Amino acid sequence: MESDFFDMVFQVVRLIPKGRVTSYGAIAAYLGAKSSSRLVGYAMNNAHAVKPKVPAHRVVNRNGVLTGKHHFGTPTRMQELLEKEKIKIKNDQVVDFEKKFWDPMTELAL
DNA sequence: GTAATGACCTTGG
DNA sequence: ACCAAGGCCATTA
Repeated sequence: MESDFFDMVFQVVRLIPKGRVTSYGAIAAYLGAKSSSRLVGYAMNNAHAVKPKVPAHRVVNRNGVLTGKHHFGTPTRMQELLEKEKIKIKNDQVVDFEKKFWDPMTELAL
């Protein structure tokens, strides 16, 4: 019953390589709905409700801040997962975010 | 059907 | 440079 937008977001997020992160705006822009950046975050709300599960922990805001870490059940779950991906987190913020940033538009180059 | 909310981003003061 | 407000689209109440 999920809208196509949700599915598209899940697809892109699932394509995020290990040890990489992206932003909601980037996904929204890739889908051609840069104005609907909020919907991307909203879609992540259902990320745990779809199959297979979507690595929403690899998705952060434009500042590289783990804004949705509170939605993982535990406020430290997202950071733990990111650290597992060799991604360093400093003050709820991704270190070298620009280097770890994975842009679907550039990588997938649709 | 109307109103409010949201894991955001952009622009104005 | 910093702080505040608006916009955008879908879901939920």
